[in-house]
Amino acid sequence: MSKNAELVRIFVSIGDLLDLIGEERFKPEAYRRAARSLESLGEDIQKVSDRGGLDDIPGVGEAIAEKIREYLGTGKIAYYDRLRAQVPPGLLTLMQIPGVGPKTTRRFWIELQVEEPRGLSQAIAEGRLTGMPGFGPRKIEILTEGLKGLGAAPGGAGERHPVVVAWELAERVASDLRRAAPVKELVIAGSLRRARETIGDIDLLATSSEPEKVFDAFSHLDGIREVRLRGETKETVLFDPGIQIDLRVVAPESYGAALQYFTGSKDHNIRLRTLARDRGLKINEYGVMRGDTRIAGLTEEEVYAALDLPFIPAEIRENRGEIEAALERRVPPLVELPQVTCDLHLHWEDPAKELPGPWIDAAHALGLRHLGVVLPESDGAREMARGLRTRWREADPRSTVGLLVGLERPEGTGPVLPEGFDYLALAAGPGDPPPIEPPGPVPLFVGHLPPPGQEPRHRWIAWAQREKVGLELTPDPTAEGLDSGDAQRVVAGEGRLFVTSAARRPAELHRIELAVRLARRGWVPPGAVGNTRDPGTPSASPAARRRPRARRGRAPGTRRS
DNA sequence: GCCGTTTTCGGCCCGACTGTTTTCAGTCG
Repeated sequence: MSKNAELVRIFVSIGDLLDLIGEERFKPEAYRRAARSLESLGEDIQKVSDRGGLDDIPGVGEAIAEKIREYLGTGKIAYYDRLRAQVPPGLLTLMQIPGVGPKTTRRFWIELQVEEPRGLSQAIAEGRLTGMPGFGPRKIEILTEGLKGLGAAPGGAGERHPVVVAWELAERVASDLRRAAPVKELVIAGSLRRARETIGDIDLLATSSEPEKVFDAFSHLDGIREVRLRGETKETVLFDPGIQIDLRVVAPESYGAALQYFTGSKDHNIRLRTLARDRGLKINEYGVMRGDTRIAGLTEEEVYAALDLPFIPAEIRENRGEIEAALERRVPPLVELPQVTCDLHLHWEDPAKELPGPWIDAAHALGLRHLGVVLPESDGAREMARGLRTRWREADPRSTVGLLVGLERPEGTGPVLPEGFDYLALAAGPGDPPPIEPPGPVPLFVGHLPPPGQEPRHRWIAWAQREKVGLELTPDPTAEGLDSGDAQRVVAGEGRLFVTSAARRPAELHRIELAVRLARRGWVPPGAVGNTRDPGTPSASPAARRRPRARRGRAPGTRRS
């Protein structure tokens, strides 16, 4: 586990422990807020500490910064150890039961001397909960069920899913529900709209004048495993394969306020509501209120405008400086899908059999003018590239979508482009980057980066930045490209990146939209994205493409100082 | 414990849902 993740775990634990010993509620919340901040930090906490940046992290003040430094220096936090010594560890497990929070757990501990799950089971069996104020038959039933589910619960709370999995499920469910229910708007909200790299649960927002009918339809969609909760404005269900979806339905006039609220993040909203209150306003999911008068709520733009703020793109709403930037009118323009002209990372599983037609159609639908198929280096790769071009011309005689063929070379072979290919796709690896010069204007990107938090990853990213080699940003987790935090640093260092779908089938080409959202999450402007320009422009002349200059005076494999 | 476009002290977002209650506490997001 990375140091960031370990600190998140510790601060969440400290929050729980403080709740259990009965500390006033704002202190535990402060530790949780700090944990949330670290979770979305996107940079190695050691690096932040080394450059003296801990104080800049929202929710980290003097005391918590000192505890972070203590952890980085010694691997321990004495305060945390002292708290743990005061509280039986089994109580933290009890608090994981759905519907059981700190207050309830504390009552088990103080009133029943129960310190762990087995003790609670026993207390229930002996009837010791019966007659306790607040514990009716239904509550005891829920506790019994919750105790059973305490072990490894697949699909349970806390499990996170890769954003691409959640996004494709959400799109499918949304499209099913649009057909099945009387909804006016139906959109994805929550952390999925913010394009977090991993998703806990999916939030959908609908507007309708007949919420009952919407919930009825939602309850009967394909793929539903269980309806967990249903009220007048929201319903929570568990979908296959174990992803929870929350659907909220509001009246059309509240669409903007509700979308703003349900998109989050929590800390962004708290900042916004605090700002509102300072100005004599109140924000909730139904609108912006001045006294009893609703002054905004139809659109998100209206909500921000009511606070004298420009619109803040969903992907950067993390309370990581976006509100300050908005107050000072310096939120940069972020890259948008229509600006992207090509996708340079397609896998064509079986070029001998598969037809180009569906790829061309998918490219049209997304407004892409070029598609780049990446072939792994092999003896037959050049022949395969030639065959691809011929069949592409036959399928698209008017050349509405251009075909580019890239060659993927394994780590360490260096960016020398053989005849018959348009660009190189260089795979990174556990070792060091190649000590050679990239071939001029030829697009080139690096996938398969070493895992986050490991030093070789930083070396590859630094190398690419220095050499102006484009780095790949894709939602496909198997491609091991940049994440949005990397992207933000790459752009800050004036590096360049490429958004790609890494699609294996035409139906996956739309993942480039998700790649764009991830880039936006990293505050990436259009100018920093290599494939917002057309690669077929004369700047990449055939000569430049075929004859990269090799760097002299250094043998392959030599390290750069 | 954090934080400041009234503040270095005195506040700390806001509402839905549930179970157990005759008006609310706890939990959750």
